[in-house]
Amino acid sequence: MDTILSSRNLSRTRRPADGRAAPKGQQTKAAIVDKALQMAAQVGLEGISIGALAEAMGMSKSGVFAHFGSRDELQISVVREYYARFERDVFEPAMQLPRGLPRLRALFDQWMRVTTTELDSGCIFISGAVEFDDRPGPVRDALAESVGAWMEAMVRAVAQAKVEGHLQGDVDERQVTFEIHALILALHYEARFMQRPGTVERAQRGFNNILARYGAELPSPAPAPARR
Amino acid sequence: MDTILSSRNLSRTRRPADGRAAPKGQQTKAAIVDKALQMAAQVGLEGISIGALAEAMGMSKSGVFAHFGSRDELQISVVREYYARFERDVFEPAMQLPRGLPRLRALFDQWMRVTTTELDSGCIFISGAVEFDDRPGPVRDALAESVGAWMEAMVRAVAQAKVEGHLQGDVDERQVTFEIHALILALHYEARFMQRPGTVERAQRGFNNILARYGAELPSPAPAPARR
DNA sequence: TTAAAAATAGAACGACCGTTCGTTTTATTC
DNA sequence: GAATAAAACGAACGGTCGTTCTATTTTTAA
Repeated sequence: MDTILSSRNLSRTRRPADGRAAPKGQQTKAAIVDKALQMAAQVGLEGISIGALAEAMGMSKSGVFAHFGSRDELQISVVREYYARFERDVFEPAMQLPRGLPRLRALFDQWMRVTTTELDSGCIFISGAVEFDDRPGPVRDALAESVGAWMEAMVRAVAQAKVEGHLQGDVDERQVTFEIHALILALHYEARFMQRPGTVERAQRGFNNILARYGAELPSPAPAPARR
Repeated sequence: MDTILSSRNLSRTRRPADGRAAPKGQQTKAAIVDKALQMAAQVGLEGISIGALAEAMGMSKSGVFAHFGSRDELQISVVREYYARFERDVFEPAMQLPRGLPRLRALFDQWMRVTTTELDSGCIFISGAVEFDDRPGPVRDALAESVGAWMEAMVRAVAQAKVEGHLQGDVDERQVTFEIHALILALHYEARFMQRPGTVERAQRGFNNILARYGAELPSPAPAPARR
């Protein structure tokens, strides 16, 4: 279980371990968010219910509730936690690699991995977008902010690949990001809903096709006029 | 109002107008499904509630309920109706055009139009996939069946474009369909959730890029399938 | 016009929802 | 260990959900 949704390092949320241990309240709060994230990955953000969450935690509804003050705040906590793990499991590892294509490819691979971890776990950036696309409010705002930040990171990675000479100099990095995002969404749709096997390979081929189209000229049979 | 979700020709569902008019029950049932479809387009299939639907119809909950016998059956009716309109508004018009690229492009354009009609109306094939990807049952089955049928139609259209010599002879039509579907999903995501303007053009350019990659290399005076 | 059939209304059900509140149990601090 | 603060409980609230039942109205067919 090394998915983005796996447990581990729960005791964060505040107090990064100065002298003493984290207060009890923040520990259990982190544990609640962790469990809520697991649930949300299966039934969506809107599918989370405080009652079910309390039962799963072995505590009372009001006990869970008190940590957040409202359901909105609980959902927002889940979104932020998901983003933090996304950053940790997708973004940061890729930053260890050299700029340009190696890093971009790693970002895509990790993103795919997070989106389809074998059986469980849907991506709440995807399910949340559908659940909240017609429902304004603080949860939607938190979601859009997280997604936006991640998309900007992708745009930067594509722009760097251009600077490194791995992509054609005149490509629109937002267009490339759009097409990469599209592949992730299709992967999520076909693997998770349609349950079609071999979808990861489909997405991988799609990524290669984007490179074949936008990449600086390669030894391959140039299908498109990669001029330069 | 010429969206796929517009009203019109309600009085279908049975009895295609032989001698006498459709029985009252089937008329109102069709009207209920129509209203439910409108609701589902905004709040999703799972967002439909019989109470709210009854109020919108100006009738009692039990009166609405009696037409379906269960909420599942109501949702299934909505899915089938959506598919019927999809067929009528996307598929059939495109069939009037010549096989190959013209037809394929029309399918894509109509599909885009249906997915993003200005303000309202999300695609329930997309929202439904997220809502039911982890929830087995008859509604999911109906949804998967409809989506599957539509996807097969797209695969056939791509295969025809190959036969017509508009696409390279060795392309995998399912791969091309996957990538086209991906663009639609990204369009839905960015236009509807992120509310980004100019997304239709993004998807259109993505489509052109697919053609640039998979299209048959054309004789010098290219009829320009992908001109920007 | 009348009798049978279909459609709708209305009230009630058990279940679950998020939330509030007063109490009691735990942690923390001196 | 006592005083204080934080955390968790348990019951209850008003609400909505899908569904069931019986009664009433409306449509249909003879």
